[in-house]
Amino acid sequence: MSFYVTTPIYYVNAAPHLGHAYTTIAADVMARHHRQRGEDVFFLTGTDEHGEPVADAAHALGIEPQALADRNAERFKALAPRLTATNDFFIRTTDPQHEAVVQEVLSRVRDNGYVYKGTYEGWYCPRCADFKAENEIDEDRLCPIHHIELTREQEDNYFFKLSTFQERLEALYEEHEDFVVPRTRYNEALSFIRSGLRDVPLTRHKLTWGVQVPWDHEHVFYVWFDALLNYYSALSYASVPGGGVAAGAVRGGGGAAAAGAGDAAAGEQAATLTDRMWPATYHLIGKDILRFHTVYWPALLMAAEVELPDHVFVHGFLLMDGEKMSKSLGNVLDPFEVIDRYGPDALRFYLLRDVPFGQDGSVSTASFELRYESELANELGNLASRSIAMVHRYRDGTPPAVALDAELNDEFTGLAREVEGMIDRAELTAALDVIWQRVRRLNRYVEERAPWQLAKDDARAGDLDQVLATLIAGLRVLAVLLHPYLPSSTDKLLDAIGCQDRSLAGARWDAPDGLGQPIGTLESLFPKSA
RNA sequence: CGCGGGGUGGAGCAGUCUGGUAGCUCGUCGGGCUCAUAACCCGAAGGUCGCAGGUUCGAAUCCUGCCCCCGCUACCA
Repeated sequence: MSFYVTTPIYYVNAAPHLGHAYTTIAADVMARHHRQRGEDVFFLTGTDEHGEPVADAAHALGIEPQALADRNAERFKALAPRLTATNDFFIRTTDPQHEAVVQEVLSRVRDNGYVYKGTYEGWYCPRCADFKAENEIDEDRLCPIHHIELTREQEDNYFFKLSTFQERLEALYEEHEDFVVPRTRYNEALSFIRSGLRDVPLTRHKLTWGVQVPWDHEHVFYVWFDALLNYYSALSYASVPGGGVAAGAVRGGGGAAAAGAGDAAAGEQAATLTDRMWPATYHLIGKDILRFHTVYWPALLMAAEVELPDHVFVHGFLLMDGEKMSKSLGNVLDPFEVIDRYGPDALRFYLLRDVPFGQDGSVSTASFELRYESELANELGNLASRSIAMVHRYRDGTPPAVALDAELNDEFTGLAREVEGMIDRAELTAALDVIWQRVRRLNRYVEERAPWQLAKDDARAGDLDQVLATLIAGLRVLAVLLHPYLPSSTDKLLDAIGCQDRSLAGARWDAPDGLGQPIGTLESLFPKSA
């Protein structure tokens, strides 16, 4: 069983911001969860470095585009570790190996008869030396950047026969109703397809900052075709941590030995990453790049005779007080500041908890602080703190190895399974919510049983044993399930209660881990003095 | 008639497909507890479910019309 998740490749024209962090965090949660299941996981992110805006920005700075790309790519590369994201590779579209794959695949598209030479006509800005998209021009036909008049110009370039794929795309959508998720995005994409597809330019003539077209060196590929192919090209040359591409390297223990082929591949370094991972399981994208991923991308793969990805998941925008975040408005929640002050877990939690994954949502420092205090510190942090303290206080640091309170069976036994199903559907907020209901349940359980009362009565020692064991077991289940969301703090918590197993097996309600052995102490997981 | 979403107590949302006492979190007010990061738990107040019609014993939920908000409408990524 393999699981391959991607973020978009981030455009190096601007600096990393909260939106980039959001997608990377979401992809990381999915990747970590699937690793907990013992699956063969690959998590890709990277940078998109070609195209006019980068060239422009570089020239404005008086440097070469590659120099600017090098500089900014480093900043994006540094983002993932700050978020404790565990990407397996970082692709750059200026990697020569990527460029070679782009040339190879798009040549095949041409050989298959889906490329022709045509003329593009549009509004052109002489200062930008490029055409402008219709939706970036207002009525007065001025360049949005230079505010000078645009002229009507033509350019000879190569076109991709997108229109040819109209019916095949409609069939794809009909047969795979979860190709695009959530449903509303599926509807949007399908309705765009049904409205009639036109052929689109595949190359640019007047630009030079891009991947050269192998059959006509005066052209470069239009950035999107170059960019989209990263998901496929990366697998052909990614270096996997631990060296080589040994198929068994990433496999967790306890594999159910389901796939005989997988086992065979593990023996020799037979299977390539592409064999193992393609097609991608999930492409995570923002809604702004919907069309490219839900229409162009599958059509391109069809044209190249490459298998299609399973799902494109479209998340929403993070809004600041209902407005789109923008630097010019100065309403940006800076991910780096949040991490410096509260740590990566707090940011990861907040974004996936407060904004329903798949919808637009507002973020603010006020709501961040509220979530941090009331949920991370008061509910989870304090639950861990009070539970562990009682074990020390009443049982000398060793949670009794006794049967758990049946009262909580229903709410904890099937929880892991429920979470798995939700994460399979990329319902990251919903999964977090069902877990959090159990965090609250445990706090209520403490009140119901009032261990401090039981402790006063020797005759009820057995009841107290059970309550303490139940609390530790509950914490273990929750910590394992929360591990993808809160990797650092759940590590601390699981270490404190003596649980080594981070796999989903550790989320079994009746697992014996953590009981009957001395536990450690735990500093505040989410200190409020921050 | 371009397409796709949305309008539910002060705020943010679920419920609408498969009509049947309007639910959750935050906030407000009151109470309880003392294991704990002054944390936790319980209770209460608060809603013409955008508007107007219709179907039905019964509509947030189905039908019709209207109003308002957001995104998309093809080469910035």
